[in-house]
Amino acid sequence: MPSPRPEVPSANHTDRPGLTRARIVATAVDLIDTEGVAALTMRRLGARLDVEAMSLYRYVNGREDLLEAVVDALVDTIEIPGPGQLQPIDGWQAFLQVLAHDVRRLALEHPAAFPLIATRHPAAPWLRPPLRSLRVVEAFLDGLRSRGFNDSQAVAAYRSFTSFLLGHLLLESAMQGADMSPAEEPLDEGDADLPNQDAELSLAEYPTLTRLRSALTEDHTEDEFEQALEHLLVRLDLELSQ
Amino acid sequence: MPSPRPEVPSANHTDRPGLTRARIVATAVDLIDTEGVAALTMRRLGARLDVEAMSLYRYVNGREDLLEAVVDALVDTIEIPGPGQLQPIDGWQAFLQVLAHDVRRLALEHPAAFPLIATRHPAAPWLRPPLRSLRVVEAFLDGLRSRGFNDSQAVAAYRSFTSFLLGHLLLESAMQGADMSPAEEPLDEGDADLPNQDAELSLAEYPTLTRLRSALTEDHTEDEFEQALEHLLVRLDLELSQ
DNA sequence: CGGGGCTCCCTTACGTTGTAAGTCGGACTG
DNA sequence: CAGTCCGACTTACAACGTAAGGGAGCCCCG
Repeated sequence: MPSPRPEVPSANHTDRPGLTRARIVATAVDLIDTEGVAALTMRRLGARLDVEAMSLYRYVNGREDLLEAVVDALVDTIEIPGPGQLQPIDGWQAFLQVLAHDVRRLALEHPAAFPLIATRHPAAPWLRPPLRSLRVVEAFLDGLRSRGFNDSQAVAAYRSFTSFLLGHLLLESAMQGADMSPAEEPLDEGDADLPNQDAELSLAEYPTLTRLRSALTEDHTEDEFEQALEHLLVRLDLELSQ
Repeated sequence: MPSPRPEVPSANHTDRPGLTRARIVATAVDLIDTEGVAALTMRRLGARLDVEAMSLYRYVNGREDLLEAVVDALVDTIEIPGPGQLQPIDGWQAFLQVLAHDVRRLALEHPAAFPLIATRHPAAPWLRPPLRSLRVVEAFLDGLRSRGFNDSQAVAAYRSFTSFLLGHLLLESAMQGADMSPAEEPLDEGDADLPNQDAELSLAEYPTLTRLRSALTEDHTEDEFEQALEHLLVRLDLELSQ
């Protein structure tokens, strides 16, 4: 039987750093961040690592597994507020505030990858994006439990919190990488004889929309996030005290 | 120059219904609903329509355009509450309640397609999923305006409402089609000598998780939706009156 | 010291995908 | 009846994911 994977291949005989699952995943994240998910191809990823596509299969169980690993790696960067970040006085509100902002950081640092985190089916049905790792959920529940929540309150908070994060951050990350993803060239006008319905023209039939267009374009995502988070905390507080 | 597309090809000389953009899109929706987005292939879609894949390109500008059309078609099924569905007495709260439930219907009727609605970049940056059509947004804003909202209140409500819907419905639709999507065969155990980390085993290090596992598995999505919606309405009411 | 076995990567190959380009029969228009 | 054009088919190609096997270097054990 094979030994359980040496885990330390010592020094590689060549100059290249040597492939690792971690290195592959990290490069994949980079590729997604810079060129979008569609550009994440086994061959292209191999090229970035100076390696043939097939070599990746020694460390990764196919493309699906790679995407899963990418999601897991990103979710694992979420830091659960420990005693270091929080004053002992601070309660669960501060705990959730800090956590929410760290997940937001994740979403804004990787806007192209966040849809992946949001939509890939987690391993267990009760793992809800974007808090979809055993470690994070355990720490979340423990964090609330140790700050006064009972079991069912903690579970309910997990559900509300994930819904909140998902809705806000998915929209925010979509705005972030709005034009990055298609990566299309300017598309030089083409034939001008067919009047392709431009955004401007089709707006004509929607007076309210035209009037509020500039208001709709304004970006208040940060304020909205803070406000909605604040309201969620208030709401949880209400449910706590009844 | 070509006439601007007859739009009515009259009777087709063959027995087949004849291709139409609408028919293509409808079949694509069906295919996604039954076999998942990954199964939506130009060739497979063509096969369902008894047509070669390339024939679709007369009506559809490639796969991306098809997906866009699918999303648009689904979003267009959203009904904005009109005078028919609402008593004249009912205010904006009833308006939003009815609308929210109709979007929820859409999500639950097409769980496999909802991630598409949620994550594809809308045409305009201020169109937010899942309310991402000019018609729907116009009606939304008008609906609130005619029920007492001023411009900026209506816009703010649009943002809160979309975030709320997106977070809740994406999670709910993911639960809905949890095992439908992969569509994998039972995967007959394979070699038993390597102990692949089962969900059970890896849970060992997470005591809180194991304890709350059954609570986490329970499905309260409907109650949560209603409650969160109720709270959103309360929150909007607060912002209205200040 | 030498050979067997390993780890790690490469090579080749196959089926499937999206789609560019050209073909061609029938039906309508003049 | 000739011309035009619509609407599907045919062919073709590059890029994709991945199955299968090969071979170079290193290590361990005799």
